[in-house]
Amino acid sequence: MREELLRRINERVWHPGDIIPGEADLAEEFGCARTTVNRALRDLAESGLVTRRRKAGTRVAINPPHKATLTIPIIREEVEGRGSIYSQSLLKRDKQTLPPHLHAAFPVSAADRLLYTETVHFADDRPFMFEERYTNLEAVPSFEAIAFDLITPNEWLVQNAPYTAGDLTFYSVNAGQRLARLYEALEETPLFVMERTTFNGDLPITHVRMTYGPGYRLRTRF
Amino acid sequence: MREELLRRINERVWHPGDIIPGEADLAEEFGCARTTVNRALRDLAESGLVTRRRKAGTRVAINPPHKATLTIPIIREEVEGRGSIYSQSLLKRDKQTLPPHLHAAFPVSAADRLLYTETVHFADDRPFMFEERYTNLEAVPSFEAIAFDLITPNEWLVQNAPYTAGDLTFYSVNAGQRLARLYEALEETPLFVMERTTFNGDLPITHVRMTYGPGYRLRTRF
DNA sequence: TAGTGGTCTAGACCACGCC
DNA sequence: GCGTGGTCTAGACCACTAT
Repeated sequence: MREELLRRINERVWHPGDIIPGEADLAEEFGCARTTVNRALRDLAESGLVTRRRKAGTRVAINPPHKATLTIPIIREEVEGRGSIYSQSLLKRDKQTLPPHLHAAFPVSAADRLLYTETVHFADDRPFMFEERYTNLEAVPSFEAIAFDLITPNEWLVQNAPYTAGDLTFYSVNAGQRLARLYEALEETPLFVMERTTFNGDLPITHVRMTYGPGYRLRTRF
Repeated sequence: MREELLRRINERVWHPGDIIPGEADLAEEFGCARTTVNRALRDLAESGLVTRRRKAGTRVAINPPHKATLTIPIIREEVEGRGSIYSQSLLKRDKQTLPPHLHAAFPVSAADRLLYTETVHFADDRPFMFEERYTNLEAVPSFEAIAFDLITPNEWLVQNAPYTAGDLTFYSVNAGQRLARLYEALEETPLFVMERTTFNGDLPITHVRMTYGPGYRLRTRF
């Protein structure tokens, strides 16, 4: 059913931009229940191949957007998934105010108490990723009392601080003095950065910048 | 219904790792049909909050993976979405064999004919992205006859070469001599790279490396 | 083998939004 | 207004897999 619909789209039986028959018609044609057609079309809409509007009907997408689902792994699992031994080291931990350049990305009020943590993550004792994190203690009070020798800030938060929304940004930086030393690389080495901010409703939970070691690639299939 | 299930997960009525009641039980408790429960739980599973296995039941995910849906825009739309004027320039177009370093990423047989295209994409006449593309003419014969003055290789392919699967990679590079000149930046400038390979079944369609200008950030919400 | 989720049917009511 | 998709019900059979 869903496969036949897919075939008609891919083999251009229905062209991009075309309106396709309504659910009731398709159900009759395929000799199945409308619920089944609805499910199939809803799935196709979710993957972006068709767009649906009440009363206007279902259309084959003109530019099927390249949608890809990124699964951001827990660092430990990412490292262990490569067959390496994971370890981590907490470099710094103190209360700080939010640096001005993060005001837009992490909208905590000035009065909020923030815990800043700096962690290096290792794969087989070689630095793999450098993490700088601001966590909103107003949102997660018990975070302050956690010792991060057994569990990482990331894992603790994932398991204890539910979020409802978030924001991901990827970009590129030079290593700079400090990270060059950490990764034993040149200061000009290009590094891959992922920034994540999570919210519970409107409440900012945590903002983290993860700067990966030289040569890191983020991959996904679609 | 789905919201109540979400609440129980977020507010730790059900803890991570817990097994939650079966669909039949929940349907009875909520006084609704099992289909409805199934739909809600299926959605939660898709977003990664619960994991489901036949006979084993449904469990609250221990480490709810950060899943994010990346929508890779058409370049023209990305540029115009920023309020800039889009233009492009085809720098190069010839038949080439696949460079060795791409053999793994783009598995065409040596005999296959490839068209190589090099395009610069501009926003308000300033270089925005540099695109290097290998396209498998065995898979898309008519690609060879297209003039890319009105439509970009990317847009033509999206509209005319259906794909069923693909592969996305993100990483970071230094500009190097050539791109430094293009972007009027230093050679050490870190640039953001996105590589995409698409397939129709097992048939490789196209491989493209997109190197964005300095300061580019890829963003998504979840 | 038995219990669980996966999927289907046939029918219904409703909300949205073109016309 | 009315046609469309969105969602629900009550019931059924099936596929997988833990035990």
